[in-house]
Amino acid sequence: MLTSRINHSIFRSSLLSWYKLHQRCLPWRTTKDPYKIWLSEIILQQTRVAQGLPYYERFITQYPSVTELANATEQEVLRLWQGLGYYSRARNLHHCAQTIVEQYKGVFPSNYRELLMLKGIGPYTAAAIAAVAFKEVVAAVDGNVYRVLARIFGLNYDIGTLQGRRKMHAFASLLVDPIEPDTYSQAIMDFGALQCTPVCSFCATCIFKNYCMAFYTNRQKILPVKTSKIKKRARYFDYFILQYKNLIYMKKRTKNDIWKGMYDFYLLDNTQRLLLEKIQDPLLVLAKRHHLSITTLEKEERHLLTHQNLFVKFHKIELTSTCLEEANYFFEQSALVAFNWLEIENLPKPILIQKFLKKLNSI
DNA sequence: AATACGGGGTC
DNA sequence: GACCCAGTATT
Repeated sequence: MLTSRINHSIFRSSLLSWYKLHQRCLPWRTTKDPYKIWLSEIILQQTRVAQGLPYYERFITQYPSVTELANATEQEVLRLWQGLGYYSRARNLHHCAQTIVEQYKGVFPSNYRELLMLKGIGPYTAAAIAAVAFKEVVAAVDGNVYRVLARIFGLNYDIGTLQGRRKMHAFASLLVDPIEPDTYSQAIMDFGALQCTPVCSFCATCIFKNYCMAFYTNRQKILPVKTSKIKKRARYFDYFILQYKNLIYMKKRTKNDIWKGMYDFYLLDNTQRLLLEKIQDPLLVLAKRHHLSITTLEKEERHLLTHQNLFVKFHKIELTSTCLEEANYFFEQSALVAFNWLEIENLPKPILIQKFLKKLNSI
């Protein structure tokens, strides 16, 4: 591997100088409160700053300290997280807050090793909190860092593999500034976010232009190396909006599937698009017996996730009072619960459902 | 060692 | 359409 000969201390000092001029002003940067730093790190996992920022503000307003967060219900936390995705982060955030309050008397552990043991805190986040809040000399290695190091130092380790990430991490650890690990970790991430961006457009103005191996060999586009292919599966959803007067039946998703902990409607989930007439289902039997009409709303809609393409149809069924008397067993079996509009607004819902309800309400 | 987990932005 | 984003937990 052809690697850069820029030495470590020059890299550090150049990076820190760059940071002093170009750093982003972010609300979790003006504090050493581990709660705020932790919250920001969880929110920003696989999430852009621009998307996470308003959520951070809302969380800090709603839950100024870990105590308030721990005292909230999981449902409230999920509702505030709604729209941000990867909802296990919110569930783990809440769980972790309760651990901090119950087992650590509300005081965050102050080192990498202990932070790593907490729910939702992995190697990156533990290092980030330890470095930023407690000045521990550890490398917080995220997607930005992989990219910056791979390019400047010409590292072609495959970050799609565990081995490659390990090599990268070992390299990153050697670079951490022993005096200012806090500033350093933020500097290298800002550098990745602002200067050494995925689609590298700013090489012309880069302070490392004369040292960067990727620039020297014109490999900005292929570094970092990442050989991972995600498999996508298709799912065909038929959602049924069961309505009785001003009530709508919804259910909490409890399985280890997408949107765990969030609410949606009665769902038929198939691997291909089936006609409703061909589907055997208790709800459809019930509807037929009571001559309830099923109104299919609009066209099939697609909702794209990282590992799944969802093809979704919404159907509406207006329930009658006679039907309702017979349907109790069905509702129980399906864990369906009736909510009014105000209650629904306060339920955590996948963005697909939230958008649909907004349309339904405006009709 | 792979795979699943969201939603939005960008080219 | 493909890739990426201050990754982690699970299998």
